Amino acid sequence: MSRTTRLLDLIQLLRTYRRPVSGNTLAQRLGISIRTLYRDIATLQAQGADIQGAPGFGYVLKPGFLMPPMMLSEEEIEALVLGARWVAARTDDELKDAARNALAKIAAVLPADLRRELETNSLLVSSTKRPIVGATDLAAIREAIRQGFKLDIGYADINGRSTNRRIWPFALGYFEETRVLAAWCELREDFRHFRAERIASMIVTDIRVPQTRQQLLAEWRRVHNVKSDM
Amino acid sequence: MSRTTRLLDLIQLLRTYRRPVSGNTLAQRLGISIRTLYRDIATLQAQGADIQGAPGFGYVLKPGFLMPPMMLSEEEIEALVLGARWVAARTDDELKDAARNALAKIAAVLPADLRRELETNSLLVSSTKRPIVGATDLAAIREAIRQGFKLDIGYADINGRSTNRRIWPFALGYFEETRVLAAWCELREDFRHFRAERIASMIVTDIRVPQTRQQLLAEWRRVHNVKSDM
DNA sequence: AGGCCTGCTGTCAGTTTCTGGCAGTAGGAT
DNA sequence: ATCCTACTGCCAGAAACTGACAGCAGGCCT
Repeated sequence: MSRTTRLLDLIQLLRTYRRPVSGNTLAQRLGISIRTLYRDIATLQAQGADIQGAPGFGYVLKPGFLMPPMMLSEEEIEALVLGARWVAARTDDELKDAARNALAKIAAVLPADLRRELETNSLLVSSTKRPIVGATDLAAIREAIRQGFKLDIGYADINGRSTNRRIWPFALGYFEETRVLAAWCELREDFRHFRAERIASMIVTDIRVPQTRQQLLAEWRRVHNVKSDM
Repeated sequence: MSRTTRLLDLIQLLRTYRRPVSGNTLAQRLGISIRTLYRDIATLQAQGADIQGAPGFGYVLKPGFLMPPMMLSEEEIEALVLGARWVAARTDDELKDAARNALAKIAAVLPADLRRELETNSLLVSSTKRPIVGATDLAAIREAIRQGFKLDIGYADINGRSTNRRIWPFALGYFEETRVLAAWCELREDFRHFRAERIASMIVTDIRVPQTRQQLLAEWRRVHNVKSDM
């Protein structure tokens, strides 16, 4: 096994631990000495991995992923950059920050001529008109989907009447003018789509959705016969 | 100098040559032996670099860039993926392919659990309603901008009258409903914005724009007092 | 304070990988 | 055929890596 492969394996292994893990455990899992493990940790940290460690405590990896060397064409970079610009211009603040950070990281490793191209890129995204989402906290929705928690929402239907719903959210649809939450609705006992601007109130419960997001998504797709891009 | 650094330097060096360059020249530029140069070429090819070489001919690198190891958070990956989905759903075919290829490359290096997350991502982009661009070839526009060639267009104004314009394109704006080309117009001797769906005809000339894209963009921004995201 | 559990760094002998030089093969263009 | 070039295997020497060891240090608990 090459060292490069082993570094990748170490970072993936670290990702599986939710609690601090000792260097000894990691070394045994990888079949290397503790001294080499210390060296590998130092190398990964030098490559930007946010790994915390303290005596008597163990190692914790801040969530992330190490992208190995990858060859991208200039158009692929352009597509990623344009897409990140769109995310930065037209989604919630959390995703906006993530997109900006990703762009900054990419820019930091580009050679000077490509970086200049990036900074003076000819593909611009309009941010003057924002989609209508009301007061809905989209980041909280994304987090609830990711964690698998039910939401309690007050929802105004097309006639303005408000109902309380307990829903199992599993996907967020990005349309030009709005954002649509796809969820299983306990009140209606069926899949429903909720426009963000009509969500009058929302509480993230600590009740777990009984199915995985993937199961809900697959069933919803089967029922709606929709393609993978919605 | 570590080997990793040298591989990066080699690929950047290759990018500066527009014609085939001999292995000997590359080796001398990098201060390594020809034998090591061959090994490095083989390693880069194994990493996905599209480097063509033939006896008596030299090396040519198909345009691209080698991203070095990079640590990305899960949200940064999510932002890039969502953005790439948007590009794939709502831009021209060429960018669409580029976005898809980039996604495929990212997916190929993700560990199984993250790849599954990517494939069942909860953030979906609608592609049911396309922006109105008429018959305009956006990829050709992007290429003309990149290469710095003037365009001859037939343009219908807001009253339906058509005029012929010779323009210096420098940016393409992505709005929800349309695409807007920002260019210097020789007829009006000023900056103008052209909506894609009103471009009745377009010919890419072989006449070079006398200013760089960056100069035009900077001046346009100064005149319009617009921010970097349009 | 001491003990336990842990992370960290330097050193050095042994191991592994890399490099350069050389020899030989091969291809494209003239 | 000649010239210019890419390619691969081999091998001695150089460079990098590994594991074992020693010593230092910190957090927590008794």
